[in-house]
Amino acid sequence: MTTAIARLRRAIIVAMPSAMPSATSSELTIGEVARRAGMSPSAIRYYESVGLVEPERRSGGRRLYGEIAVERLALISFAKEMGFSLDEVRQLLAGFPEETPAGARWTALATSKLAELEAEAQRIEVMRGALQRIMRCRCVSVEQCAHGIAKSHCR
Amino acid sequence: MTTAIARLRRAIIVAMPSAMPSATSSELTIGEVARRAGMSPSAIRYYESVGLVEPERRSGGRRLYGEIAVERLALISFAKEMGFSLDEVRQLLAGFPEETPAGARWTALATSKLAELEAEAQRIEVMRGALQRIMRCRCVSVEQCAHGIAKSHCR
DNA sequence: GTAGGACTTCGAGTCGACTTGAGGTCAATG
DNA sequence: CATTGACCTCAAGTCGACTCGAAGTCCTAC
Repeated sequence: MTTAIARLRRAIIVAMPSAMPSATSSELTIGEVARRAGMSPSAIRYYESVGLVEPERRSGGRRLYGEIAVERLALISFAKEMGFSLDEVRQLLAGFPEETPAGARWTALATSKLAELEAEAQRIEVMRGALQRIMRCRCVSVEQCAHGIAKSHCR
Repeated sequence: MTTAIARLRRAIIVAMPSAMPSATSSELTIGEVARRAGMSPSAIRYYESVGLVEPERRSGGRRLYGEIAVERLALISFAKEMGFSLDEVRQLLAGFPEETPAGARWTALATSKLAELEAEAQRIEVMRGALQRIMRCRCVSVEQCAHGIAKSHCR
């Protein structure tokens, strides 16, 4: 994940005492960040309210973000695509000892998520089977069918 | 679905002018019906409020049900197990011309439900793949990982 | 200096399928 | 006749992830 050079660059940025507030490359408004991350400003404010992101600083009440916020939001939507809840994303971000590598965090969360998906997939298979069976129902009325279901699950 | 004899028996019951209110086999309280159908009384009241079931009659305010209600409730939970919403169950029960046979009703609803399940199953496969890939992440920090994801979806 | 647009906060609304709670009623039993 | 337990109605709460609306603030451009 990320080249050695990118990692180095990142380490430098992280190491910066987050100083030089106005000079730090680009400062983005919430609207701009939202556009880049492909979500709405209100969603970002919501994520902030549940402790997932924070603006770097504020100016006249307005939130101002750096690139890091955009990346974190990308992480959040990526995690959501994989089926993680915001609670689980918070786990990922802040639920481990500081030094825990990302891979270990992902593994911990993904393992139980994979189990959930497996269960869900099985449930889908069961539903599929039941749907295909019920389509061959020969009852003349739903009441009759209900009777059959009550007695023997309609076969 | 249901033997010819059962069908006949059913036809006779259905044909009964729903008279003889107290003599009609068993009259069940909501608690009794709930127990038999494996759901809570409040759920049954809720189903009534959305037009899915009705008591045969009332006595001193109390709802009294017949066997048919138990069967209808069994139908409802069966449909729910197959992934149908209460709205779809209502479709099944009342969204077709009276004479539409049960099989045709099920087929109409199940067809689109199967498509939904197919889509859901595919989504699960995608998620599974992504989860397995992210578990092999080598980033030392989540910030680094976020950077990778933002740039290239972390590989 | 004023219009417009993007931002701010806060509370409430949304969806589905119920559950929970308050306050009251009914029937059977001791 | 009092208690108990099951029932009644109606409104509100639950869960998650937001969105929406109102009322107000801030910056930029003309």
